[in-house]
Amino acid sequence: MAPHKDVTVLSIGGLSKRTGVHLETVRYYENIGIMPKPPRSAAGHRRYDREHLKRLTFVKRSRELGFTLKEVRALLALVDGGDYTCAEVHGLTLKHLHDVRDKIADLQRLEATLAEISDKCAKGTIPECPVIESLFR
Amino acid sequence: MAPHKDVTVLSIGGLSKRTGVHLETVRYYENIGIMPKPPRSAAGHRRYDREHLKRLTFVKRSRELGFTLKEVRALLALVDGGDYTCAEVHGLTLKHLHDVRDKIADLQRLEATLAEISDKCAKGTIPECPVIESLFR
DNA sequence: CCTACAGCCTGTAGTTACTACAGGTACAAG
DNA sequence: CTTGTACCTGTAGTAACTACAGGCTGTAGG
Repeated sequence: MAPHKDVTVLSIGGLSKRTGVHLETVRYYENIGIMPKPPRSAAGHRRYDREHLKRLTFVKRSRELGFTLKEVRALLALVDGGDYTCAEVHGLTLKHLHDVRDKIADLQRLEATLAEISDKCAKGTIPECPVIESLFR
Repeated sequence: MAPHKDVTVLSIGGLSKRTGVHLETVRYYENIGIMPKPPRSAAGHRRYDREHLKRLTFVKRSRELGFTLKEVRALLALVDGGDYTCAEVHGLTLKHLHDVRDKIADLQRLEATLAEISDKCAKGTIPECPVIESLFR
């Protein structure tokens, strides 16, 4: 049989496509130490394997869930150490959940205020605008 | 009667205290053209008046309501022009309200996912953590 | 009048999490 | 062999500030 392309080896473009992470971002993650420096081809091109794919997927999913890179680092440290306890991970998640809930509450207060201000508006053409008035107070 | 301190003239520190805006931020707003360059004392210190106070209050309130500086600029342009219509202001407010509602919806989806993931956790000490598992997918 | 010390000045760098070049090399297909 | 795409490094830009560094000023106490 003829040798065929090794699907376990990915270029940065391939990795980017599979994870949906911009390739500039992949390099960025490497620079700041979130992704490891991968081996290079003779020409200096980055060569990724399944472990990289797994790790980047993890990072992406965490970011989508709103974890900051600092928090992602903490999660990765636990994973990398291999000695994490479920309780530790659960703690980080709960803290984050709490932050998200706080932010939602903030935004809902904002929403109420904006809706209220906006409702006062007669939608007319007079320059005496209740919205502007509210902003000056 | 003896002359007394003119309360309508404020130092940058006074303006900062009255508005609750950091004085570095006041200077920043001046640099980027959101606040005008105020007159200076003989020694080169900034001298603010009631108009400045009013404007900075407007900016602060707008920022608190989550308007971006770009949006604040647009609002200020309308105010400065003096020829704004209530409809224009109303439009900007509604657009912003819409953005806020979108963000709330996003965060609520996030909240649900995080709560779900977090609930799966047995809070034990086993390394096989359902949270981590979820993040790898 | 002198000395602290708070307050002000400018200008630059750091923060977060990327994104977007500029300027150049490498590789694969037609 | 040429053309086009993918890759390389390194730097600058984005939002909205915040935090210095290094130096002058204004004022209140002694």
